[in-house]
Amino acid sequence: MPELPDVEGFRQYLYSTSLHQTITGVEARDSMVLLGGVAESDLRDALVGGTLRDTHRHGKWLFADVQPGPWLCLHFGMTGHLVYFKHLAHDPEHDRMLISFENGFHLAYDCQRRLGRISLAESVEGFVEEQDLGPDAARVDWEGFLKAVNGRDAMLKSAFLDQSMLAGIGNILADEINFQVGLHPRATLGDLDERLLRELYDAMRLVVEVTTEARTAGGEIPGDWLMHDREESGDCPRCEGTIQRIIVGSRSTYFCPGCQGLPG
DNA sequence: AGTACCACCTGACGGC
DNA sequence: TGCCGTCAGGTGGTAC
Repeated sequence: MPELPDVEGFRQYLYSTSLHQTITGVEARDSMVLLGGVAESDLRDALVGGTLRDTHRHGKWLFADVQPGPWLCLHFGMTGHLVYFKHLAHDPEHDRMLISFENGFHLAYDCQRRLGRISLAESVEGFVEEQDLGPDAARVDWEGFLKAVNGRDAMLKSAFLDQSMLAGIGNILADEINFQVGLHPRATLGDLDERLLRELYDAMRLVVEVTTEARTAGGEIPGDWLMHDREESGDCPRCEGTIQRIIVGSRSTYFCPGCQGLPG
């Protein structure tokens, strides 16, 4: 599930539930989700006795500042999420890591498909660099965007999914951005002049902003956005056309042939 | 550099 | 009912 807006939702959730409480226990129930040689004992050493002081998000990674200690780094794969609860009877089914607090509550990292990852880092900046993440899609400015796409010539769909170019965009948002800007998902960055790049940037910022608002603040997704009709043979919300499903960069891609053309 | 393909996982769904 | 292929908003490695 999680793209940038979902992870931002998890960040706010963690922020509002789990800060400033002494951690009394950590259990990693599944070593598969641990990244980069981190062991359960490392997590325990890093967290137990400390508190979570602050949160940060970069792309699809969520960070919690352990005081004293390193940053806890969480990636949610396709099915991860957080659950804060009191009674163990509410422990979610695919709990891969459980943090327990002095107040008797617990924070579970639940991840059905085990595609998420948990790690530790001395600094967010260092971790972002180590993971080769591009600038965060919700914060990057126009200059930063130009720099990120500079020298690249991938198909738009592939480019947006490349976290080393820009961090946070996933499959659904990539399709939505291309729909909003009216460009075919197989158009390449090299096809675009600066005017179209600017339109692409504006569409990207709009899509990230609106979907994040919808996810975290009860905002609404406009009715004429693709994500409502993102299915094969669906009706295009903006023209009389039919939504098509194709494979681009090995990923399912939905678009409207009527609204989205190749430039030039 | 970019792309295709495979792999890592679990579970839901449709067809036979 | 069971089996099988396909699909799902994640990423990483490898070969061309």
